Amino acid sequence: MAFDHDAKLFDVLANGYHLNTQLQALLGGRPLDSLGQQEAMAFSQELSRVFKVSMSMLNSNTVTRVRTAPEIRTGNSSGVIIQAAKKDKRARSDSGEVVTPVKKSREDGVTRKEITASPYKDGYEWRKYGQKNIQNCNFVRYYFRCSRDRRCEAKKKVQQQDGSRGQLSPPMFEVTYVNEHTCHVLRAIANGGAARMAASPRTTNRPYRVLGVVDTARDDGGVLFDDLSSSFPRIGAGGSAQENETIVSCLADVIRGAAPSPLPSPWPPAAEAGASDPAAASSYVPPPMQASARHSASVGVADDGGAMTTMMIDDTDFCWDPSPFCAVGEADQDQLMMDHRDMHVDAARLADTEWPRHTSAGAWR
DNA sequence: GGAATTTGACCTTC
DNA sequence: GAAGGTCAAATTCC
Repeated sequence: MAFDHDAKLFDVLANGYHLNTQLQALLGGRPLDSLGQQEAMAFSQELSRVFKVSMSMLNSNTVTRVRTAPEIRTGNSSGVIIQAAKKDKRARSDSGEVVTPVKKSREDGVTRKEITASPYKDGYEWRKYGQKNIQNCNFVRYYFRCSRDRRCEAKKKVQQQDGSRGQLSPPMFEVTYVNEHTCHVLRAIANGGAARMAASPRTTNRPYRVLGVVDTARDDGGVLFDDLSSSFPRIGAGGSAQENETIVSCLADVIRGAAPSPLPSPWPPAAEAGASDPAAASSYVPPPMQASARHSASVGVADDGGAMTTMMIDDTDFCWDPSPFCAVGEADQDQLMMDHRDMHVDAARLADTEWPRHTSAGAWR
């Protein structure tokens, strides 16, 4: 996987080198007329895109994802046992016996570890239920569980890493996710949408997948990248909906050669801003959108000369208005619009999560 | 007043 | 018995 990523990055940079060679040839040949200036500008813009895409690809490698356990659930899940009465303030049965849920193993279910400087940007709502001083660690460990649905078994632990409070580098956190989210399934069932989800399986982690980027202005058909999910692990391999959406949007901007557009999604800047100003985050209103019933769609980006660069996206259920590339399926439109709206509301709520914050005195509390 | 967080006590595992 | 994980009453916040 890493090799594949490096190979694609090399291809992008090689393309940039080739473009620069052509630009040098153009500039070194003859005095530029208006047509030559346009060509030079086109090369320059293409080079900018190469740099931006390369930086994006490098940036996508900053997060390490490690699956620490095979997808095998362990532990007894059969229910409760009745123990001899001890001094315990916890719930008792009608007969007075102490009823204690059977503890599962320490890491029951699937776990996933992630080293990140922003442990709160994962697209889910979490409720803190405990914290613990850990031996040989300078920082306490925080325990969270999914607050979207009480029945959802997803949990996460957040542990700031020792030595990550340097002056120059941001604090790094190890986030351990335990159990998969079931809240979206529960919600779908509650909404009567089980059939729809079965017909179009989609997890909240992966609403769509970038299949590739095609530059139709190129003579060779212009495939710049294919299957970016391998090049951008966070797109295809479990990144949050907000992250994915932002990456797709930024890529569209990169391809268009423009500066990144202001927040199609609240991630990441709004989440950061929301930590200090939750009101601003919660007041964010998504722009109008169109829903698509297709399972694949394209985000088209027109270049100056009318050439078209197209980002191929799989499993895309929606896109932003006024893109003409989304066919609107009326059947699912209402539900999809609700889903999309929920996504933004969720992100805004996420910004309210209480996390250790950096004070002006340079300390964390 | 309800929801979220804090925190000490308790439970399980090693 | 130590350490990590969870519970739930008390407290705080909105």
